[in-house]
Amino acid sequence: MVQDLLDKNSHIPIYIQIEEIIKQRIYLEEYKIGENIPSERELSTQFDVSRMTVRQSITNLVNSGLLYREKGRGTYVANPKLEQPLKGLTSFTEDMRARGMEPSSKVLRFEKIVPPVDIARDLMLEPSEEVFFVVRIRSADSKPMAIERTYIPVKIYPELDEKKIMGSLYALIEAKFHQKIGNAIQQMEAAIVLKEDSKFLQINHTAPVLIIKRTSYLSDGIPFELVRSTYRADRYKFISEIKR
Amino acid sequence: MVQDLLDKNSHIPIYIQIEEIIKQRIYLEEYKIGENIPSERELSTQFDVSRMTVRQSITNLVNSGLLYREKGRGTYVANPKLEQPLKGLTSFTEDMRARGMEPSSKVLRFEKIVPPVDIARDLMLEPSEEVFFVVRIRSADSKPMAIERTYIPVKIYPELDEKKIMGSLYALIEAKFHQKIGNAIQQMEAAIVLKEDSKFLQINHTAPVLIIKRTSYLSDGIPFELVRSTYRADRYKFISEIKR
DNA sequence: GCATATAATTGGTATAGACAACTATACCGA
DNA sequence: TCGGTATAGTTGTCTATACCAATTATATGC
Repeated sequence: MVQDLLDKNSHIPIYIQIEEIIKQRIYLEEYKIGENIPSERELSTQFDVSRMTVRQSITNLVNSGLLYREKGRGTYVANPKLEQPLKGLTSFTEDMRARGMEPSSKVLRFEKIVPPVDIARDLMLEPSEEVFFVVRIRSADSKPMAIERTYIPVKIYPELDEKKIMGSLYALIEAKFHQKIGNAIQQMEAAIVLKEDSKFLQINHTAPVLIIKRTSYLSDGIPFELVRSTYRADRYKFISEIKR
Repeated sequence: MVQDLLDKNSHIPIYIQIEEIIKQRIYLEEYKIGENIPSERELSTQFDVSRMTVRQSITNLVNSGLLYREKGRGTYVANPKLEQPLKGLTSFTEDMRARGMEPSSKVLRFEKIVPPVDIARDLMLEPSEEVFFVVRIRSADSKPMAIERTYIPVKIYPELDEKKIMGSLYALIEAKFHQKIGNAIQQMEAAIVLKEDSKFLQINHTAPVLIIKRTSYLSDGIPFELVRSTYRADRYKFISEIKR
């Protein structure tokens, strides 16, 4: 019995504590890559919890790709991926920091407008409803990386101003609605840079760019933000993970 | 009691049957968008199963984004997204059909080679290990859409030949190993087309292209395929979903 | 009429046990 | 040697129950 590792009176659920312990054991190579970890029944006696609780922990680790199960055989430690993609929704700031660069930002425009029809449709707005329109130059290590155009429905966050936009919009939104931020749909395409953008990005006016259009939704499916970013192709690759 | 909807002696697990029924009820607008579905306890008496079984169904539907839960309040039907991205790993064939176009393909090269070092590293191969190297022109509605270069370790599928590659590689692999195919890591970038590719894609030699490099893994984390695709930027957008 | 306490309802966590489906191994008999 | 069978161990599914935590509805008191 090694159940001293668990604090059953903690406010942290037991199944989360067990997840952490298993991750730790994989990291310490107590459980080796390609080999099987102890069976669910054995772990449940080790931790002195029910098998279903252990199952919940393992299910989460399987969903995150760290383990995989084979019926009738056991549960195994998966091979780690070479390059870990960014998980889930991240801001430009987080993205650049994860790449080891120092992000900075400059607001070119901040105003209230009636959006083009295609933007209004994507944000599920009536044609006359207003949005905040923000244009920013995004730099990494003081060199321009992207130009970013953001549309946020005024009705979602009427108090928004040029100062608030500097911080984390996601945190603001999550605090205002008690809902969490759900998911996003992203469109990616290649193009030649627009002439007006080329001078801000400091690239030739025939240079290629990666255009990413992202619509973000609250967990009830209401869209709250549309961002259209134009990245310098010579400085930016987008990395993502696809699950089957 | 409406439990006649369930076949408890079916080989299909009950929680999957319940998932299907709930999806059906959402589609029939018996459960409306934004409104709450019956509580877990009520559903468990409706179907005459335990609450934990209903919970398993609902958990899966929450993970797929169809429902969302709020503690103390209930479980709600989420807003559907405007454009559904392709779920999970898909082949060029599936991708094009989903876009309403008819895919075709032409093999330009099929040979066994020792891969460049960067490819070998991505596929976790020793420097001298061989791979199958396949170059294909991928067309949609008879117009060239992309040029695709695929690397498959010989040791993964030694019997591979030019005929087998025409069908579904994924199905072949899943049959050979009893493992399922796991996930993939994808890199996306914009560039100007290579001169040698421009004539196959029938575009100007200064045209932009979208380059997608994808490494696919078995569920134990072993890579089995690396594909580098060059898409015409004027004909192709990549759409994906990001979960928080 | 309005605040405040209380009860009821909801999803979140956890238990203990049962049987099914599948895999690997050992064993036996032809 | 080959092939079937028994057995033990694994994950997969499902039940019935219990208590906790967050929210909402209701009753109570001023």
